[in-house]
Formats: sequence, C-alpha cells, structure tokens
Amino acid sequence: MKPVTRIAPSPTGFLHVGTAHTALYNWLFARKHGGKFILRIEDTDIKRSDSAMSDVIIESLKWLGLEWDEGPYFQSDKFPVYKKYAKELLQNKSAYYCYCTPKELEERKKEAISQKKTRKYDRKCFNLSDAEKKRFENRPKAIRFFIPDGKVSFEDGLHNKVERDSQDIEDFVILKSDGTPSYNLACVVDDHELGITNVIRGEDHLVNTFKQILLYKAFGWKPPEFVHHPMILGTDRSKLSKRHGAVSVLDYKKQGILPEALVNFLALLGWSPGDDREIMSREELIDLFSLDRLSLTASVFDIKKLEWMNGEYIKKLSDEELLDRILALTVNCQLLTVNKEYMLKIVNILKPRMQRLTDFGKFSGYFFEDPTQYESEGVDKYFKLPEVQRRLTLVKDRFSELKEFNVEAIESAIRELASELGIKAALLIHPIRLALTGKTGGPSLFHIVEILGKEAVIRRLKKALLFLKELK
RNA sequence: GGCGGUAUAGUCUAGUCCGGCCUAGGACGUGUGGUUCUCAGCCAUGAAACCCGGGUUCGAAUCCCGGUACCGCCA
Repeated sequence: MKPVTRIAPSPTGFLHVGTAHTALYNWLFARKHGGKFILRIEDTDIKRSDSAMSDVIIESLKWLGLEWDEGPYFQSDKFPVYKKYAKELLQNKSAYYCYCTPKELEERKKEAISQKKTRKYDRKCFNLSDAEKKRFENRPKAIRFFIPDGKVSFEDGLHNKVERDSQDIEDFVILKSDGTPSYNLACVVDDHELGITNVIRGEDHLVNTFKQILLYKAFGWKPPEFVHHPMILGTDRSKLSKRHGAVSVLDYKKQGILPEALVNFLALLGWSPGDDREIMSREELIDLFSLDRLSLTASVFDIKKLEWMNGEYIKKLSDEELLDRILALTVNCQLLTVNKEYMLKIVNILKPRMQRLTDFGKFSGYFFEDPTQYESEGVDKYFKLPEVQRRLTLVKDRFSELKEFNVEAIESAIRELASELGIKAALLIHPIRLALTGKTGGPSLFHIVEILGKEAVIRRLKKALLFLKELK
C-alpha cells in the first residue's frame, strides 16, 4: 500500500522551521515510497486564524519546494463532521457531557494542586445524577472522552513500544462548549478520513498519541503508524522560539538563505544518511531517506552551519542563476536598472565569499558608487606609506595610458611600475584598493579595476589624491 | 507535581540492535601553518566527546542495574 502522509500546521501567521522540518520528513517519506503528501490547515481556533495566515504557510511550503498532492483542507470547513463524531462517542458511552464552567474547573484544579493531588479532571459530570443533569441542562456543555481503565500503548516507529497508564490521562474534552472540536478529536477524525497511513510528527505530540489511540479504539478505527521525531531546539536547548532569532521560514528567505540549503540543513537535523555525506540534492535526499535512520535526540539549530551550507549552494549556482536569485530578493530598483553584463561580472567575483544572498548588497556597494569614506584602519596602514601620493599619481598616469583595460594589462602595469620603483607590488595594491573601494579587503584588485572601468578608476584615484592632500 | 522521551566534542552526527576492526570517524565552528595583493576561499595540520557510579566480560561507547541531567506534554 502506498503511504499517505500529511503536514497539519495551524495558521499562526508564519511557518515555523520546526513545522517545516516535520513537513520535510513527511514529504521525503511520501516521495520515497511513491505515496501521497497532504496539506491540512488546523484552523479550528477561528479567533486566531484567517486566510492571510494560511496563505503564508502555503507560500512557505512552496518556496521550500515541498509540493503537496492534496489539499489544503481546512478544519474550519468541517465543524459539523466533528460534532457528528463526538455525538457518536456520546452514544456508545465513550464520552459524556460536561457542564463545568472554565471558572469552576480552574478553582477545583487549584485546590487539587494545593492538596498535592492529581490535576486530572475529577469526573464530576460523569457522576452526575439525572436530576443534577437536568438542572444544568441550560448551561453550555462540552463533551468529554471517558478514559477506560488499563494501560495504553502503541508501537512508535522510532521509540518502539511506549506505554502509559490510563490513570495518568484525564478525561479530555473532545468537543468544546462552543461546538468546536479539540485538537485530538479533529486530528484523529481527519487522519482517518484522509486515509493517513503514517503520522510523522514532532516528539511534542508523543503524549497526545495516547489519547488519540484511545479515540481510534473508541471509533473502531485502525490507527496509522506513528513516528515521533526529535525536535529542534534553540541554542539554550529549549524549544526553538522567536527569542532564539528567526523561526519563520520566510524570515530565512528574506535573509538570503536558499531554499535548497534550508531543506538540506533541516534534513540533517535529526537524520543522517549513515555515511559522511552532507550536501545532498533533493533527489539524493529522497533516495537516501529512511525513517529508521532518524536520530532520537533533539538538535540545536546552528545558524553557522546553515550559513556555511548556504555558501556551498551559492557557489554551485551559475552567475546568471545567482544574479536572478539576488534580484528576486532585492527591492532596490536601482540595481534592476544596472546593465546585466556589469552585474554578472560583480556576481562572479563576489560569489566565493557570499554566504547569503544579502551579502551581495553588503559587499558590492563600491561597484555602484564612489567611496565616500575610507576605512580608518586602512588610512593608517596604507595612506600613510612613504611617497604614497607620488605612487598613486604614477598609477593613475599609467592607467590612463592603457589601451586595453583588462585584468592582464592592469596587472602588468602595476607590477612593472612596482619594479621600476623598486618596491613590492603590495605597496601599490593596497593603497589602490583603499582608494577605489574605501576598504582594506575584498576580491582581487585587478578584477575590481577592470570591472570598474578606466573612467571610474581614474576618477576615484583623483579623489583619493585630494583626500591625501588634506590628510597632510 | 505527575507522566512520557532522550543522553557521543561548543554544535550537527557516524558507531550502539549483533561487545573486539573505536588509540571513537565525518561536518560546522575554532587554533596554527601554507597559497594569493588583502578579506573570503582553498590546501595542510592541531585542540576538542562516549552523562555519572556500579556490575557482567579476557575485552564495553556498545549488555545489565542504580543515579543524574536535559527536553516535552498536562498548561
């Protein structure tokens, strides 16, 4: 039988990388076995959901390339269905009405805690007499699932047999008093109706599974196979959240991370192919993926490694492709008007030092505008060299005499001048770089000079010479 | 608090099922050196881990027992 998996995010306004991580494993598993991957939006909490929020999830999944085969299904379309199933459980005595108000529950729980008793629901409404029930009949009522005695266990694909005493599980609400289903009911009903065969989800749901198993049993349904994978943690080893930095998939997009890099990185957080491979294409991941190679331990999201990996993916892109990606990300209209040939040259020499698409903006400024200031460290180091004014003047003259203004000609001009002056070429190169870019580091100077072109180079050298005059 | 889960370097992991090939492998990060005009890169090289305590065994990261710590759920 072909597997059917799903990702079921709730529309919170963004797609959490943890959810993306889970989605990826479900997607990989479905693709690997020729199965189906379904998207379901868990928007039963109407107050906190709106369509704009699910759009973000859809956009994020698409960006990552995790295409789904069915859906999106919306739980908010199915309220009557959940209600029907809740009533069914009522009828077969697996559930009962609860008339307790949130306030009453709160108070009784507090009291239980203060007496160091269990915080479970006290089953008050299960034990109500008919007369009492009648008295409460006009109150809003929820439906609670009755937990039968005994032990609940299931086989987890990773953790093997997990077991829990039903005494430790409370009679949980399946249908709230406002008629909306609780998470566990909606989840079980939908997983069943959609024919989900493999539920692959974060370990934070492991404990929910006991309740869900009980629901499957009460309905007489066959439960799917469960796999609870380890979670992603922040650097302080607590559940990854906003205070650890970016957690939204689209934030990474904005910050210049490539989707293929994020996918590769996420895949390796809690899974490994068994050998030393790290950089793997989508196809390789599908080919190599296997649930039994998932790790059992939660992993810390290491942004440094993501950046490294992103850099690796950037280096693999052709100049054209990289330029397209940069432009797609940039809102700077000015860049869009610059001629493509020029842009490609810049992309080409900046590529090896880029780790994020946004680095292009950071590193390329001087290709578009003359430097307005010079790094002070560089001024001390290179603009105060002996005879620097005279040397730069000579450089400027040599450059203006050049007929061919290409890397070879530029390099030999500088090297020849250096040997005529009896100094190391570096003593010319560094001040020139500072004069042209305002910076002490960067790509090969000869390439910079070529790309900038004769006119800009001469202009900038003149500017620098003026600056040097004032420096004295 | 109860319950569930987990434990290999700072981080991601391989090895654990079936004890010896593990003086524990790879990657990120980090130290040093080399290359180049600088930075990045690249190459070379180093430091860095089996949670603790018992046991079984000729031999344990791997098996058993007992702790501890961390994470999660109830919230």
